[in-house]
Amino acid sequence: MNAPFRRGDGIAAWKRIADGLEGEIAAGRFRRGERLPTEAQLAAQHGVNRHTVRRALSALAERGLVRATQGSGTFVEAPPLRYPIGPRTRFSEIATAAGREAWGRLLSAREITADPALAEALDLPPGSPVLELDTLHEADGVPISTGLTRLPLPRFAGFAERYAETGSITRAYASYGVTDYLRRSTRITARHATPEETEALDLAPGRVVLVLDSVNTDAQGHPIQATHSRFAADRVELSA
Amino acid sequence: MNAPFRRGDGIAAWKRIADGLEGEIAAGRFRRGERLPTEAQLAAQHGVNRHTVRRALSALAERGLVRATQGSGTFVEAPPLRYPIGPRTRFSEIATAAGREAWGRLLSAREITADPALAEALDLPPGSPVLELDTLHEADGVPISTGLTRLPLPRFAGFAERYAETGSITRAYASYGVTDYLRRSTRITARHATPEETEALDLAPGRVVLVLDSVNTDAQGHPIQATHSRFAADRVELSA
DNA sequence: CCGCATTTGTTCGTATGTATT
DNA sequence: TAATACATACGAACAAATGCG
Repeated sequence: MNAPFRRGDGIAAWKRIADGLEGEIAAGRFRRGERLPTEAQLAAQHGVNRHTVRRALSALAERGLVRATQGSGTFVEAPPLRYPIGPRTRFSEIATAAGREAWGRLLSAREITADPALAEALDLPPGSPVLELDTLHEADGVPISTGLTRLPLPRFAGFAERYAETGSITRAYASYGVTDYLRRSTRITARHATPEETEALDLAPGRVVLVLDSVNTDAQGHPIQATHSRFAADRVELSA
Repeated sequence: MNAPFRRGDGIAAWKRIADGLEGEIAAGRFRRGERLPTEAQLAAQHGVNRHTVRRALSALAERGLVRATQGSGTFVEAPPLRYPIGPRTRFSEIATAAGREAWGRLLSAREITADPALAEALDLPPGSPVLELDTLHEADGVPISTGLTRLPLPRFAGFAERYAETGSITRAYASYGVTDYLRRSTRITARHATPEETEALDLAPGRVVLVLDSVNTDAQGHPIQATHSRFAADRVELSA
């Protein structure tokens, strides 16, 4: 089928195989969720060793195009490009983006114990109980960001329920008497999306997320939340 | 030195080696730019095959912690450098505060005519002459960002020469009587590096850049520059 | 400038572990 | 339980880039 591999011809065999598979996926030859031929089959087809096929598949897996499942097979992950490139959603305030606005959907909530870094951020003793909320934020039906919001627990017990009721972090805080809050710090980084983030934000494979870590305090300067927000970088534009 | 590897003991050998190396890097056992032991040496140290070491190193390289160069070795990449941004921050001040040597290097300069977007940003009529500077910023010899700085031209004629002389945008502005400037706007996005940026910033292929577009004004509120900065995302951490 | 040793990159072959079907 | 399919690991060989004498 393919020209036999010859060693040292400029382009690595695994790279050619990876490019070929990517092209076939892009061309619709394999659809989302479909199982690729087994490593052994691909190796035979291309006349290479199974290791070479694995190198190619791992390159695709790294970018989120496929996912290998032990014992089962290697499956196409690439979702259709549901969200065409458009104007980016603009956030006028980083603090807004970091979680003090009234938008967002609560995915799950759990009680955890603060690791040293989180404890320091929230001015708590290490090991203190903390409420952790998973949230998803959308604009016009398009996922924009996922948030991990952590609140000191004795103080904000039941926050998840009030958030779910009011649908607003601001109103939920108000029910605890917190009517104003200040940003203590914001750190901004960027990196590739993890598989979980790719899933949650419905991203195309290999995309970039903007990461905001911020700590907000009440008017008295006591930390009331530490948030870890990840934005789909090609859908947003932060304004400082 | 290390406990001998035993197959099938729960955690893959390559993962343990990767975690160990990551810990050593984090602990400062290896410094930025330092060469790691060769693959053969690491294999011998851990009592594993060279492939197993390569698997570990590739996991670290994927995350930008190390970079392998054929024929040369595997080197530790720069740890994140905090880079605060705020209403009045300049590169040299920040880097000085961080205890790092800062300097911008002028790569090239040219005169262009402002497109509508740029003209609006600088409060100029479209088609106005604008001076465009390509700059590279480093800390401790490591490229941190590349900048595209555009200045309104009748006002700042000869800026490139003064910048080259002083090595500082701040001092160059001072020579035009601009001793203070304010940030009018900052937009933050992130994406994959272009080949040009990969080259300029000496990045490994496929890395991410943080993009800052900002407009600065003088004390009277007149725009004095519109900059388009691209930071190596895994070498910086912006603080707002 | 050449040649050589060093070091990483690619590929094959083989064996075995482990999860899924 | 057995067959299938991916995961991990070892060993060998050669290719390609770097750096030094």
